[in-house]
Amino acid sequence: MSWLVVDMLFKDFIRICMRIGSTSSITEKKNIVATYLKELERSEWKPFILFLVGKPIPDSIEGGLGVGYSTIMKALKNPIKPLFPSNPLTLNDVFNELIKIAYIRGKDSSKRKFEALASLMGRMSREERIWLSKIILGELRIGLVDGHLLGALSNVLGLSLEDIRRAYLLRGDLGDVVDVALKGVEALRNVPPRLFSPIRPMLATPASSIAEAYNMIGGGEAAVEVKYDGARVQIHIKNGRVKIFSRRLTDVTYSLPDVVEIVRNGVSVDEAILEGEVVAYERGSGKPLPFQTLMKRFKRIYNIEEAMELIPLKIHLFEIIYLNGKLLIDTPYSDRYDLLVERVSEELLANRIVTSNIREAESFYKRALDYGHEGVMVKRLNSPYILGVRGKHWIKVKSKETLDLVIVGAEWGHGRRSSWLSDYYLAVYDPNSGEYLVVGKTFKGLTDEEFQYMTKRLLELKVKDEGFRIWVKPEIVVEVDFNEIQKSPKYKSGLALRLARITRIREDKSPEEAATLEELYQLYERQFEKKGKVI
DNA sequence: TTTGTCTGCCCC
DNA sequence: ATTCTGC
DNA sequence: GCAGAATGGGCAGACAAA
Repeated sequence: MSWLVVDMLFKDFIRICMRIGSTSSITEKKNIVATYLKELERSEWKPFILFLVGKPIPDSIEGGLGVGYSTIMKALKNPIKPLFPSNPLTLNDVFNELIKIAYIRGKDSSKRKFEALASLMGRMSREERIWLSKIILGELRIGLVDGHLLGALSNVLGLSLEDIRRAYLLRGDLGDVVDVALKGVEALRNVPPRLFSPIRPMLATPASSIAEAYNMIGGGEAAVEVKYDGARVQIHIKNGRVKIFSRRLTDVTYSLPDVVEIVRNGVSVDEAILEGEVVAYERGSGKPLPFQTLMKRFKRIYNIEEAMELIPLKIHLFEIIYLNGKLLIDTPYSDRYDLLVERVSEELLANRIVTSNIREAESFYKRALDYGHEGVMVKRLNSPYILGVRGKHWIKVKSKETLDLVIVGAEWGHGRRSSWLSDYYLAVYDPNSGEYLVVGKTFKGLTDEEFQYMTKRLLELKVKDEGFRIWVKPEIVVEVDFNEIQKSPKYKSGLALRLARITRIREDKSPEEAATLEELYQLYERQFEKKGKVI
């Protein structure tokens, strides 16, 4: 029988991608995937599924592929042709080569990774090279995500979607789920509960005011919780052993021994999965330190002791998802919170109130901002913990600031924005020198129509063309929202805006009326009334 | 040794 | 992370 | 109402190049 089976060729896989990309119906996409899964050897399932969602290798390979945009561009330009013509590449050929590339480490690894990639590309047609690049960059853009693949898997294997979904949410890795699902229903159901394997976190939806947030959750009583400007973490505990995962499920335990210690001392459970926000605080003043200072701690593996001294951390817990063998995702939030409070010492909990009074919620929000925090979360009391989904149970309200800035340059967009200038350099005015100094870039806030208009106007103002980027006469003023001013190692102005987005085009303002460098510096300094100094 | 470039399912 | 758009 | 696309600043680490 097996001599009749032909391994799938990479070029045929590309055809399938194109078919999936050209239909907008999700059902149809799933059907196509299911059809091919049935025809494939089991050994091909993993590459097939991973490639379809734009993953070149399984997440479980630590350190990732180590190939990005630069290396790909170089390899695309300089493919290394094989000495002898070789057979067309199969899906598994490509997958195995990519895994080999991932395991290239140490001295000259950049060069060796490049050579391996260029050799692989040398065996490919132009089309295959392009699609391989898309897979590596995770930019297939055929409208398939992990969730769709789960549906197709369930369909083909005759396993319930619920079982598959549960395993996925608890594993957090599609490749793992394929492996487990292939072992059958028993293996699938036995995946959880398992500690030290992170699960996909529940996400929040933004709102622009407390009133709007209350509206979105349907009114009534809600928890209003401080939203700290830190990094979200998931903490797994079993009999004193602690592991900490980041929001994207990276294991960050090693960098955070102080947080581990805080958890050991402040949490009394045998087994649990908790969630919270890790925040840096200034010693002495107790003010929260800026996010960029926290990041100096986050993925550090050298000089940790020293960094701990300089940048002390705290944890603010707000969730318990698992307790002593029981998953709590279907337990209502208020009950979960009770379980959390019973087991955690008070100073480790995120500050919160429960109220149906919007005035009271607003004043709590204001107080949170006064203490230098980012905002609040408004949470529906009876909501389950919905894994990996941005729903309307958790609403975030964050503070923002606004400035008028001048566009001094722009870059051509990609994909659906490829015919527009879609990424703009924003500058402040310096009356002393007459110069406009860049303080950030943004591609957010304009509608398609506005992009078209802006492209036309910017081209009229062009003073220098660098191909992918143009520089323009400073003339167009835009109103820009942003969350924070950061110290910049990149821009000459020394400052950069965090999360800048355009809110409107100020046709009524001249560039000299835009914000000045001095104003921006004053705003920057003012941030330290509430926050600790950048280290 | 120092400085620069690239990468990261990075963090936000 | 935020925003707009297509389904 | 949701998912997808298009992209921001800055950080540490791993190598490469000067």
